Amino acid sequence: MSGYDPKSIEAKWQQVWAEEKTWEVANPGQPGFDDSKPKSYVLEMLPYPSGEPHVGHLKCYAVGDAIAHFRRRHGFEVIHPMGYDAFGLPAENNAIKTGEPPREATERSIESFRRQFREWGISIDWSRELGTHTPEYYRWTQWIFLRLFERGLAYREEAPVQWCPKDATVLANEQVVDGRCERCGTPVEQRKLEQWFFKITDYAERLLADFDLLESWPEHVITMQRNWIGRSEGAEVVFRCEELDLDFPVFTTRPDTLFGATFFVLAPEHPELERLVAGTPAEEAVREYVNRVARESAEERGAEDREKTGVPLGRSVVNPVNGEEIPMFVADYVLMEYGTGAIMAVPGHDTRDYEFAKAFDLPIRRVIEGEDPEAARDDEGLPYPGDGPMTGSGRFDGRGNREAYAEIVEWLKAERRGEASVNYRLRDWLVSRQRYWGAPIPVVYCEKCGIVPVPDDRLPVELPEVDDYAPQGRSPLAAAEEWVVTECPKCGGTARRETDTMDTFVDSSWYFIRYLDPRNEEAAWDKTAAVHWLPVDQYIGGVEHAILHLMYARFFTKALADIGELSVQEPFANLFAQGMITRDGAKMSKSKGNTVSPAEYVERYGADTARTYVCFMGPPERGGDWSDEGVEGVNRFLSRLWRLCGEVEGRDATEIDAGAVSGDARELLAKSHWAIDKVTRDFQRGFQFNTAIAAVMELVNEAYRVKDALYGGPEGVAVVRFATATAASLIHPFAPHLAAEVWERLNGGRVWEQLWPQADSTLLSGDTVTLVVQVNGKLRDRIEAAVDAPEEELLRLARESEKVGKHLDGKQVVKEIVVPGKLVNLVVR
RNA sequence: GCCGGAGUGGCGGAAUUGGCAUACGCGAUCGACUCAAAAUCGAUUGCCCUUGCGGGCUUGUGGGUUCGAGUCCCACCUCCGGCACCA
Repeated sequence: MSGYDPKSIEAKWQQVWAEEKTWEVANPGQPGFDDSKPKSYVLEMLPYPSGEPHVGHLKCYAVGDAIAHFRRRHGFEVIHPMGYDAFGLPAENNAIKTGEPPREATERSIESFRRQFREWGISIDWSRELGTHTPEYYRWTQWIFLRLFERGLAYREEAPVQWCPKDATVLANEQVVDGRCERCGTPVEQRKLEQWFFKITDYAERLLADFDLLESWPEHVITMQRNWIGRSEGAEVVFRCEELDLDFPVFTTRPDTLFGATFFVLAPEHPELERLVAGTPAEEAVREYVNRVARESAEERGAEDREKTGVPLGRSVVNPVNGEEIPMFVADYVLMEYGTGAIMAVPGHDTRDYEFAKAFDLPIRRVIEGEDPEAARDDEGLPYPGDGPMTGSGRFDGRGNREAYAEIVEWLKAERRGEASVNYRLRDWLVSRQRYWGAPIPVVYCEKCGIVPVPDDRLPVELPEVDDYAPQGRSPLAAAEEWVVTECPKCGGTARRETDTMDTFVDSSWYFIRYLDPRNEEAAWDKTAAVHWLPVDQYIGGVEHAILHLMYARFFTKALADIGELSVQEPFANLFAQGMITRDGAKMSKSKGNTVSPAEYVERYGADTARTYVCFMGPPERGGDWSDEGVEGVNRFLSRLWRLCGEVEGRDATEIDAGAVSGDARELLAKSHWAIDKVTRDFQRGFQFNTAIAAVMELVNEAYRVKDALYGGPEGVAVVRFATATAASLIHPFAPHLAAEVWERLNGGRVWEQLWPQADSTLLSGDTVTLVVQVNGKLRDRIEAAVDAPEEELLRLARESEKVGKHLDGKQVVKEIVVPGKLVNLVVR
């Protein structure tokens, strides 16, 4: 047996797994379905195929594969599929630049991903592979769109949208980061367009409530989603403009400050603005202001420390609680998208209103007393956002604002001037994209019938071929005139197809269901298969998808459950969010030139080394900095294991009689069982792979320490052999090829078919233990004692110690603490 | 500003229930093997004082609880991530 040669070992086992289709599993009712085993659905987020896989992919699939192997070896029937999120902008931008059709670049990239996943030895059920860009897949994406449309969950509306001038497309709110396009960084503009939306806001409450149904999700991911949904409780209060006979409802979380409202502000996009100022002296100034705001980017408008601007309307509304007339303004710090697009301004108790009042010299009124009674008398300490007794609020004076809150809301309701209300930050999901490389929206526009959904039996609406992928403010699909012009499914007349495509987040919101029945041509999935496999038991992916993808998939699952197509409310019972790998402390990027190519390391050290390294770098949920020396360290460890196998393979060994072994043999045997126990617990304790791998390293180190002595007799050889096979078995989830080879050589058979080893508890602890002796809490000596030695015995041993004695001299022991199995602490004075 | 997470050797990190701080890996130093180098194997490696024996100090800072604190409590500092004119 020669040196560790990962290339030949890995090729050998990859061939076995491919030929024997080792990782394929059958659905209920299909031949080969094993109903004796409990199921486990282990899933990593599907990759977006662009170029080659990077280290982030390696980490994600290495982590997921370790979990899949661990579950299989605990007797689970594990479904572990793979696919490609293949629609999207990069392939299309490449097409615009080079003229290469997006399909070709995408297919080439998929081929590269597929080949590398095989070279990494990831245990994938390839029979379930899918690509979201194939008509066989997006047919059903369109089918789901139609189901949502039927339920009123997909609707079309003219709306101000975020428009990226560079990509010439509309973006979802979620894809706008700091006022810029998430993809290309161009400042985003506002436009008004007819767009398709999904009514995710209908599900806001359930998306919040059903966090309770999840088994284990990282707390910070739940928090991020909760903040994103942004639930606020408050009241809707109606302010009336008598002159024009118009009611203006506002949403406020602070109805207790109603008496402090001294002015009233509308968003620049407010639909009633025109009516309020038409033909008045304010008209021109207001129009100018509104136009100026409209030209500004979201970034400019949302800028920090921005001065408050606005224009008075020359109109007033009446405050319902005290009948006071307060002046109206338009100002860009009020957003049309949130609440009602209008606010009551309470400068005494709201920072933004305060700044506006200062800028426009408006009255500021205190209606809640602060903690400092001195400050309560004048403007000092304002704006005051906290709680306290009410003041200047008529009959509510003196009451705590929190107590009076409900009463005020009740009073408003009785007066029909308002009611309790809940608002969400969450907006409906804008899914229209004026782009080519996506799933066409399955709708036609007929002059007679209006919006007509394409009937199910005419799906898929296939993407036509086009010559020019560059968008010009409309979808490139619009240029395919012979495709656009079609017949109305309802009346048979001439109709035009929708030329927008769907956001790719739609494709990835249901792929985990399609895996369960990927070749079904009659339905999106077989319900029996879905009932059997769902939910995903363990989902693994980057934390960058903590909000969007995960929330969209949750929304789809709930909507599909409501429609009767699914029987689960939550798609992912357990979520593991991996941290990002950096290089030299910085995020990897091609422009920085600090990328790490997994293929290069697989070529040089083998897939087992690359996989084990990314799991060893640190806790997988945290990020880590890539280190070439670290990779070599892991490679050294695997080589040591390999050499151990070679040494022990050719030597005669007996059976192990666990009761009879002693000395070094006993220690190595005990270390083996300690490692089994440690690795098992690290897996169960949130995938602490770095410490699990460290434990196997310790086992191999221990074997090296004692092996030469143990090679003297067949019993000793047997123990080294056992330790080596155990190390192989424990490292198998991370280094499956090497583990398979070592196991086959030493024990015969296949390591992945072995049940996970169980630690022999009698070997986990010896007859004696080492205890620490402290004097005043400081470590002074160690003593050996029988496991079951009584406390008096331990104290006697401690006092007898020479080293301890020095610290007791001339002092009085005032207290003795004995923790059996751990320590003795003598307190002296 | 709000909401999360984290601060431990030269570096990545470990410490499971309040009980041996620094496991494992990297790096470094020394030795064995070698004509030599690489590879490999072995030893040492938190800091300070000490020839040695030994002693003192140490988990971002300052307090506290406790026989005993990296771990619990209070106050603060720094870094990272998310959200942000959301009424």
